[in-house]
Amino acid sequence: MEQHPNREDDTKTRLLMAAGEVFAERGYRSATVREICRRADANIGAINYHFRDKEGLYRKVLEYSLRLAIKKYPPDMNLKKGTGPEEKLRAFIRSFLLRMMADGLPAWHGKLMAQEIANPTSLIKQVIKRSIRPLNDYLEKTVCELMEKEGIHKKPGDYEPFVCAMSIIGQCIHYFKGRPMIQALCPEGFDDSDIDMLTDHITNFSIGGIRAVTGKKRSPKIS
Amino acid sequence: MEQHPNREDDTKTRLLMAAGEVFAERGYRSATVREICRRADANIGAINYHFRDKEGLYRKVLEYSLRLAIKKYPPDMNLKKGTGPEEKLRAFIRSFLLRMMADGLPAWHGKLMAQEIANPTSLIKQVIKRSIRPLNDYLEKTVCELMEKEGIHKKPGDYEPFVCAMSIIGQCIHYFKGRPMIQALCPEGFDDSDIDMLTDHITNFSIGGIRAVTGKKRSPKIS
Amino acid sequence: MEQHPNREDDTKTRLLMAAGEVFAERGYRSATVREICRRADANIGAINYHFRDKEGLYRKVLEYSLRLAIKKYPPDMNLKKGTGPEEKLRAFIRSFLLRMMADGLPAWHGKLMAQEIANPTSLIKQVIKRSIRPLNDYLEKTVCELMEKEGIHKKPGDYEPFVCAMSIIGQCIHYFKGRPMIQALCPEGFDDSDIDMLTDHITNFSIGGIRAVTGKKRSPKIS
Amino acid sequence: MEQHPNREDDTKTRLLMAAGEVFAERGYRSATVREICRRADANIGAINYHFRDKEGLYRKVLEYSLRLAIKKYPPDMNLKKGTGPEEKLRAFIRSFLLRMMADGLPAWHGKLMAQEIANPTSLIKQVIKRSIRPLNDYLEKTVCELMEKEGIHKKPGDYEPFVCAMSIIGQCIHYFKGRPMIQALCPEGFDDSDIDMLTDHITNFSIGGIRAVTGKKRSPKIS
DNA sequence: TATGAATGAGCCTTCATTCAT
DNA sequence: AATGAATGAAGGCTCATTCAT
Repeated sequence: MEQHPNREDDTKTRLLMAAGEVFAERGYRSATVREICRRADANIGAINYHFRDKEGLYRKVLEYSLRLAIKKYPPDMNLKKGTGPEEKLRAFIRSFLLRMMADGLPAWHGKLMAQEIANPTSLIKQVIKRSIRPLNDYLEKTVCELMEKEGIHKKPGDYEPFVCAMSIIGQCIHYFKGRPMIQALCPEGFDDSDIDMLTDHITNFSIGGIRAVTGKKRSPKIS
Repeated sequence: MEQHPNREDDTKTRLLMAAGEVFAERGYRSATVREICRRADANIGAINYHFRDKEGLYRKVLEYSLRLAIKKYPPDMNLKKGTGPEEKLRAFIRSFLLRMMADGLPAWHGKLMAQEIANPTSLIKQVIKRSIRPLNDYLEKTVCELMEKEGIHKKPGDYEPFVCAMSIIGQCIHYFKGRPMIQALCPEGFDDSDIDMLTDHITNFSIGGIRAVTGKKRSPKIS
Repeated sequence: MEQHPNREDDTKTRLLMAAGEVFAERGYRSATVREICRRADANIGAINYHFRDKEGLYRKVLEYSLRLAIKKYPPDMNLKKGTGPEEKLRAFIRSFLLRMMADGLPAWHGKLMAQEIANPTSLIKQVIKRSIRPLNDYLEKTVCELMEKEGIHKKPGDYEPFVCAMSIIGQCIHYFKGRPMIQALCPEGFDDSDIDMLTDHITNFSIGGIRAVTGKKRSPKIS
Repeated sequence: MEQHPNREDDTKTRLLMAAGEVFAERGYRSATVREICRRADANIGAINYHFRDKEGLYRKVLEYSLRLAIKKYPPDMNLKKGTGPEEKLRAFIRSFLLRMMADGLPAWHGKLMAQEIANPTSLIKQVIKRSIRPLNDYLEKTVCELMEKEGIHKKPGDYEPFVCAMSIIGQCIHYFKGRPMIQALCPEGFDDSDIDMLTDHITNFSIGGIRAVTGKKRSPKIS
């Protein structure tokens, strides 16, 4: 297997990579197998041979993506034990943004997720189960830790941590999916490739948001 | 009713309404002219006759939508002068969510915007100019007013108000576009049709976020 | 509707006729929509427009065929009341052969049935219900009348009339489906277009067969 | 078993057997080389290697089938000399039905013939020459012997024995090819796997038919 | 003004075949 | 001798668009 590294599975791998690109750019429906084959410099029949059909190819792309993305951008960014929840949140957001915006190779992991979220296919359930739910669980846990510091006891699955997690994820996704809009609104002053600034902003904004939500709950009489 | 009612306008209007529905549900690409004609109970050739082609129809739908949406859901929800920025923000968020989630007729204004943001067409620039930028400007202004209360002077177009506005809009859109994902993650406990709860959450979260961002900027050490 | 007879439904009718021909020659699977469109001098998209898809076209062809065939070649060949069962059998066989072998227009009624019997599609049940079963019922009834004359009381559905009917139908179909074989076996001496001779033979052979089967049943001791 | 068994022949033979099965089940056109290779557990390229192409494989399958079938199901079923024509006919019919319906291995000889008869390929002539004509000649001879007993002198190739043979073969084939139709017409009461009952029926029916045809010719009035 | 039949490019898929190894 | 990846023609189907009436 390993004897001829970039030779034996060449076409299959090229198809996988090209498909990842195209699916990430256009979504499952709008992507065409012809475009994928063109980019992979492969014959149109190769998809049938290696992956049975378009859906089989997409399935493999997702699997590959799910497996690699977690490895490359783990939600905790390989933080050491004992790190505070603020840093964990920052690491999570940075990881989430990197997954979606990275332009390195393969760069389409997060874009695929975002496409699935915006226009779900029949594989959305698997994507949720294997990628989104674990991420969300981790995020909710971190949110709970932040709430804990405010003196509020919540556990993942409760209403407050859930909606806070959604608010955080919503911000991250918006900076990816809304890129054309954002750049049109602010053509000169905003460089969405500056992941660090974005990470800072979303982190600060969200920590403040969590505190506010918690505060409201904790002591409605004071305010 | 009479022998010759305003028949011409009738078909044209019916096409416009049906197209709005379908484009809002499926997006420009996935929408088919046949489906639109079927819902409008109109001839397939009518699109060519009245609107030249699919894009022409879409253009008119957007124009109609842009004109009406501002009237029906003004960003300030017709607040009286002198209302505080918190209430203005709440009204804006509520208005934004209603635009996207309303099921009344015509209910597709906000959905169309969301579709354009998620999958932009060549008309995105016009949409931004005529609908999104005014909304965004209003939102940034409100954010600035909130910052003002924290003792920070910012004006619309500055970095901080801009990213805060994006964070707010991102949350709102996510609750619409991510609906399938949200319901998969939390099948029983979350009812996204409860606009009021959602408005409360996003408002509180965002006010907290704005304050945090402001505080960080003002005096990262003292606070 | 009737104002412009061979104009309004021209393409649709031409498609129907061409499809009838091709389906009759090649069977459902082997027939191609492109060949049908070529013969009908119609565009490839016309099938989608008029009949939705290949199956829809086939369905209409079968319906048309079933409706017309019975009218043109009624099983009893419009015999007058009181005709003896021998003549009814002869008329039935002649009608069956004509349905399959007629070269006039439209000539493919019986060929379609034979194709369905040899290579059934998902519509076989409808074909059986609307065409084959009524024919078979009539044939069994006639067989019973012939048995009655031999002093044996049987009713349609009993084993003996059923297998006799199958033997009769089997002969008829064989002279159609086996035509290439028959002509190869007997290239000079057999003209399968001579329906009359064939009718005579199958009728006589089958009447003798029915008598033999009846006789066997009636008095096994004598023989 | 050994290190290098007759491996070459093995794959070739397995391909031959698998092809026989698939061609018998589906016919030449509908059979796919992939299905054949799958069943033979052979490489897709093996067909090209051993048989040049699909037609070459089919040719070899037919040859093999023709050679074996006569040996396994001789038309006279290995009757001893001097057996009467009735028993010879019964043996022939039983042999013919077994060839088509047998499920043992290799069970596809007769099915292949029936497929060729129903949907002839370019090899039909060879099939007729080497398999069908000998069978038909034997059958016609037997028919002549039966006619002889009625006092009529006919020889194979004459019109009457020929059409009688066709009537007999037509019945047999119909019970194979028409199986779906027959079972649809008589879902509970007919078990076409009961070769003995079927043999009895077709034999009796055909003997009666031959007598009738003979009688008609000899003296239509007296009988 | 309005219709709806007709068009043809383009999509996904299947299949027998080829060829370097 | 045998493999299996790669090819490309052909299949059915969808869709926006056109045009005679």
